[in-house]
Amino acid sequence: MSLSAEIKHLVSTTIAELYPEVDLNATPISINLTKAEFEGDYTVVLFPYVKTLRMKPDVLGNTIGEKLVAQHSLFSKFSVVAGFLNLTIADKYFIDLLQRNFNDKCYGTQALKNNKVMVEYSSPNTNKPLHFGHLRNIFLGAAVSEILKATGNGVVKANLINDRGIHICKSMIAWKKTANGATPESTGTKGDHLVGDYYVKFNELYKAELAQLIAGGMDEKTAEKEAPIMKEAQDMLRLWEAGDPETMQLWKAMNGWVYEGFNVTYDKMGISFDKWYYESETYLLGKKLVEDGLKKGVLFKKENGSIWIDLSADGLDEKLLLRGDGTSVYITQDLGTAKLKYEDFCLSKSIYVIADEQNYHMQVLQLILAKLGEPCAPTIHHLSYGMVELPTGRMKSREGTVVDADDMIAEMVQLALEQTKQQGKTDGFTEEELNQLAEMIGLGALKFYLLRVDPKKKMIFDPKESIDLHGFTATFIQYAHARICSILRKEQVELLPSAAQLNAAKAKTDIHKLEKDLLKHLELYPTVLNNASNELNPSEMCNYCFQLAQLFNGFYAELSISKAESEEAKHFRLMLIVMTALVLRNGMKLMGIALPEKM
RNA sequence: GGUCCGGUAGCUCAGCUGGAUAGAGCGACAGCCUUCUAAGCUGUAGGUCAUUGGUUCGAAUCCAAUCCGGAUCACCA
Repeated sequence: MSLSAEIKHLVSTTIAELYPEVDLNATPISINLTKAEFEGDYTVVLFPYVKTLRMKPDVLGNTIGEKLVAQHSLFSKFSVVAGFLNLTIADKYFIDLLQRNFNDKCYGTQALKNNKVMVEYSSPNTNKPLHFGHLRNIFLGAAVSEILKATGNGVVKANLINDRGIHICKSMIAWKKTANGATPESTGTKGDHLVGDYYVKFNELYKAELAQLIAGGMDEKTAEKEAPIMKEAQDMLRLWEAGDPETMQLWKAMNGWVYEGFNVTYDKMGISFDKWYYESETYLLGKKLVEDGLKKGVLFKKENGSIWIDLSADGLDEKLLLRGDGTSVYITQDLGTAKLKYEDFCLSKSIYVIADEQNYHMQVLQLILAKLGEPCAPTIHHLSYGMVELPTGRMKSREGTVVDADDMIAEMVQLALEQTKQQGKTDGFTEEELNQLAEMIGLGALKFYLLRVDPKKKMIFDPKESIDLHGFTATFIQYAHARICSILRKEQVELLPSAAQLNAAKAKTDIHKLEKDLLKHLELYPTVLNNASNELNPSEMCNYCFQLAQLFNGFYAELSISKAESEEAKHFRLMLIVMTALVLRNGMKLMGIALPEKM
């Protein structure tokens, strides 16, 4: 049980004993961390009970406080200020906490549940390379997966590759027309970038044709439909659906290039998946669901043969599920894929990491599945996140206005390398070690930058301003960790201290305020992890780790460890920083960020 | 127009299951390295928590309305 839960329990019991007339269900105890300017650790708000009991707040507070301190060794003293009962936690609690957990690698993690949660993220199109906006999706999905694992869930990390459709045909057409057989090998270009270049090329050609048609007197709408290159792309899509051998061959080749490129990027970022779905294999799945729905009377057919669902009773519109010619639309595939995922893994929860522009789509998807009576419906959860935009607006691959993911990673690593060299603290490092460190710092900064903000908030990223390595950053946390490791090296502390050291630390009775602040924060880790898991929000963990590093830095500046005032204090502090380093490592690992021992 | 999301310091963001004088980082200014890593620490300046009204002993937090910004509402994906 967490400290605050324990306090809540003890206070509730005490109030119930003293004042049975108080209805604690109607007005539950409210416990907060005591504000820094007052003495104490946790505060009970008394106002809700003052009225019903018709007592003065200070009398009530003193009565409760006296009983608590007399009966429970958890509390060492109390004070009442206005309507607030400030409780001081006995040092022994924190000494025990440290003793129990300082080297527990599983501190805060929860026992394995017997469930399966799928987290689908990344899910790229195969017509262009990954950009900065995709990174937010990828890091979010990966972090949420790790957080769910740490809280005992069986997690399946899934990637649904959008490998078919008009967009890939556009790249294919442009390649056929202009590439002269260029391949990643022949050009020395990373496969995903090569294909992306032809996607941009397609749009250039398309625009030129549009301009010509419009100059010839055609209106814009017609021109968009009549442009020859667009017709070619649509013809190619038909050929693909018919399984035309030549088209399939080119499609496979170009997708293969893209996958090679993606895998390089995923590897670089430390991202992996347990299950890959390909839209080319799933895009026909939803049709049967739609046919069944029609039989059940949940759906209806219009004169032209198209099939719809009426969601107006739910405040939404009529939604098309199957075209008049019997072909699928976007949501048809998603219906089928949702069912497939559910049946593949017996999922208790299916999380979709998808940008908030698709909120409506996801809402409709879930509603339709529910109306069809599909058991997967209640398992679906849309983890919606805000898009990353440039100061000039949205990133658009076809316009070429994107910050490329590979470039961004390379830039951050380069920046980290320069600054590391400038610091001049890595003298004994080999070239290899230096590069590893730069990757840890550069990639860590990037991940943290994208994860530290509440997912639902939109972000604006200015490529002209490089991501900082000071302040609220991964670097700050990495640095605190390196400092701890430096002390531990110097003091030659093994991870498990000797019995003598343990006893020495136990003998310490008085805890300095800075030590206590650190311990109080360490105590919160399991609660924060649990919250981050419930909310699917890694930013809470980012904030927590940053605050912990901040508290450590304050402690470090004020209190010496190797020159502590006594042996007891020294061993106590060594244990304290061992635990701090452990929690920092575990917390940051959830975000895929490693902490160096030296930097 | 309907629905959804956001609006907190110059900038980027915490805080939002109601609690004490609204917190960090960046930027600005002033200090701190013969003592464990200064990628750090300490301090100063900087706020009508978009606006108005309501609920309450108490509102950045809950409710309503308004204003601003964004997303979305295709036989596109």
